[in-house]
Amino acid sequence: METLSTPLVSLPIQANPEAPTIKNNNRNRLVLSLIDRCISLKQLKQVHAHMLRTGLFFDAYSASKLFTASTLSPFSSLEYARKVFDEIPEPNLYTWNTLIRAYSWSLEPGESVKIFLRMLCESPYFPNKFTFPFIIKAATKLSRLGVGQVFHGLVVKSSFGDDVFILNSLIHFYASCGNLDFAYRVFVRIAVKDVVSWNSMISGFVQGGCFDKALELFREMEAENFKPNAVTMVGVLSACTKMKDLEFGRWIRSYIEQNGIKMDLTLSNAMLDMYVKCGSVEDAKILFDKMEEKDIVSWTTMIDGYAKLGEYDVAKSFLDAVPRQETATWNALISAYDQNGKPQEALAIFRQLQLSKNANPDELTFVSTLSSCAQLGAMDVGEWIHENIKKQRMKLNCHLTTSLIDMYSKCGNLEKALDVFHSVERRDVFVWSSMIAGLAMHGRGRAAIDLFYRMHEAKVKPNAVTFTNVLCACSHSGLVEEGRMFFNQMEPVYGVVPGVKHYACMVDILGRTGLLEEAVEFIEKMPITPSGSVWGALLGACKIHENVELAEQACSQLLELEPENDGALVLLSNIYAKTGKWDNVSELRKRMRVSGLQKERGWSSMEVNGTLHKFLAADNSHPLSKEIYSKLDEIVAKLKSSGHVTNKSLLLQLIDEEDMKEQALNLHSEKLAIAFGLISTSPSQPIRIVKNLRVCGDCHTVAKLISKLYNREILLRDRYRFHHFSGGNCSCMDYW
DNA sequence: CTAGGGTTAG
Repeated sequence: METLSTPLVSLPIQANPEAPTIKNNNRNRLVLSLIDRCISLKQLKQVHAHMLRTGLFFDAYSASKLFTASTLSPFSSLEYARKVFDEIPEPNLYTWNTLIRAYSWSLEPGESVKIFLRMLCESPYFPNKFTFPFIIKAATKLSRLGVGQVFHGLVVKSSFGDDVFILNSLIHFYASCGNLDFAYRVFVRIAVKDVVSWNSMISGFVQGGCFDKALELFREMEAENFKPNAVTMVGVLSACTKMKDLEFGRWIRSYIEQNGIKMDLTLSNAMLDMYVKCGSVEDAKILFDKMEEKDIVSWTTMIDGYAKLGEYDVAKSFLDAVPRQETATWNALISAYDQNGKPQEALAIFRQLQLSKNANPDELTFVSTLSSCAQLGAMDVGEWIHENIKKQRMKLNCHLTTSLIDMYSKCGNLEKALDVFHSVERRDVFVWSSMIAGLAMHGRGRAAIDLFYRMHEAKVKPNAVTFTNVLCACSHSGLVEEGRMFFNQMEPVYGVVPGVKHYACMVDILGRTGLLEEAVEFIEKMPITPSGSVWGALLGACKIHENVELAEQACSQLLELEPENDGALVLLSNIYAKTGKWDNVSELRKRMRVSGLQKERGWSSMEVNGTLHKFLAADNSHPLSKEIYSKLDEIVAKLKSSGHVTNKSLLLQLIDEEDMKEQALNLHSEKLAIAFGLISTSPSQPIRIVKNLRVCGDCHTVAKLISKLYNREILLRDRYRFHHFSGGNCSCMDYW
């Protein structure tokens, strides 16, 4: 092949009138044909330079050909394309369109719109039928309803109102902005619909969650004798997937066969996904084995399918078998572990990914692994991931920001969470909400509320999650009035209909302060059926305020909804113990023993230099067990001499945090962890502990005293919130 | 020489 490094013969800039025209000139044709054969930006630039030298670049057709190549070739950059464009003296309409298209595909679709406006101002051209699909695509990517509507108006005014290509892009635009109504209006007004019109509308309905409407349209399409194609079937299948209707999915399979629709790769993948999501990995496996062509999506779908079933070995074997391991396949396994409560396994896979040479972690990997760190309270690992993100110069999008804030908050480092929050430019509703949640779990209710107002000032609309977090903040800080106010304002002021979680929060807020009657009234007035969590909140309040009668009612309501909820009976028996009703306690215990009810075992964990140490109650499996217990003895002695008396009534309770047989309060897992923390970390470091259940009263008191006696900050995360112990006090102000 | 619709992971 010709190489471009050998200089081509230069041409005179102005050909004389008798000479062949630029286009017909053989040498010029050769130069233009070289454009398509460039395999690197360097080569393209050489052709560009040559064309400038010979003057060929100043021929509109030739320049646009070079320009098109610069926008389309995989090695090129938009930056370069833009420079080429700016050199073209008088770009023609084709060239303008090409630039608009290039940006509509890019990460900055907004540029498309800007260039379109520039074209209107600077060029003598009007948009043609090709221009509109490009700018509508840009509006779609921007998800800006208003922008698209302006274009729609222009379409009508420029009398392109019956161009099916343009109208189809408008259907897609309106549907992806969530405005199915407008999309449908465009659809019905198309005089001569083609298959793309139907497909756009069907998949629009599916994406908008209107599965029935999508299927109805599919039937209508059939009734009008329109032949569906593979894309139609992908839409119908994805509706079926969302409805989890395996029978219907199987019907679609036979429909496809009967109608001779070709199962292309995407359709096969959609079918795989349908089988997996509708609960038949078996069918998926059969199809997968039959597929001649497979891509990353096929493999990922299978990995995800097995991992979600808990068949991690099979999932792992699929991961190992992927011909070209890409990040997405790893992510499928990592996120499956993370979401199924196996954060340590997720991090183990992450470590393997880092060692593998075939793939690099991406944004999604980080989101999943940060969530695992948050679950575990593994801050060293989390920080290390944060460093990795920085090293890769990865830009923090809102998703990643949210994950980082969540990780730092749940690992007890609220300051770092705030640092991340303040450092980013873009904050969507999830970023704000996660920061509010972080402040809430650390007992900084006022700050959480302040942040809510700042979010409002920033014109970010709160959603249901935001309100759950705000109400949580009120609950953790005992802000009854504020809680009531937010709850009452939710719907009328912010347009968020209270869900069952919000009701549960309110019951918690009222109940905790002792407003038990009001809480009961509140439950009775609920317009939706109270869930277990609502009764659970009431039961918890009954424990604090020692209301046996109400506790019994709440407990039976709770067990009716959630018969397997062991915590309810444990809580009730503790209320009996606290109020001295020992007969009831033993009766309950018997009942629990008979039904084989076992409570979750309590554990506490602590991370030291990236390694997680986990303790059960009375645990002596740790290598440093001896040292830990002698430290514990020292602590007990110190506490005694400082006047601390173990609350005997607590000893007799069936402590909900620990196993029945291990009632010895001094052997609670959090105490072991604290003792371990004292001997394994430097005095300047806070001791960070994560506990799976709620901290018990005695441990809470002891932790406060230790923080004073040893002058140590202790950060304990329990099931509900954080406790910052320092100088003999706790951030929860004993309100938890 | 340019155009519209589709599958996975949070």
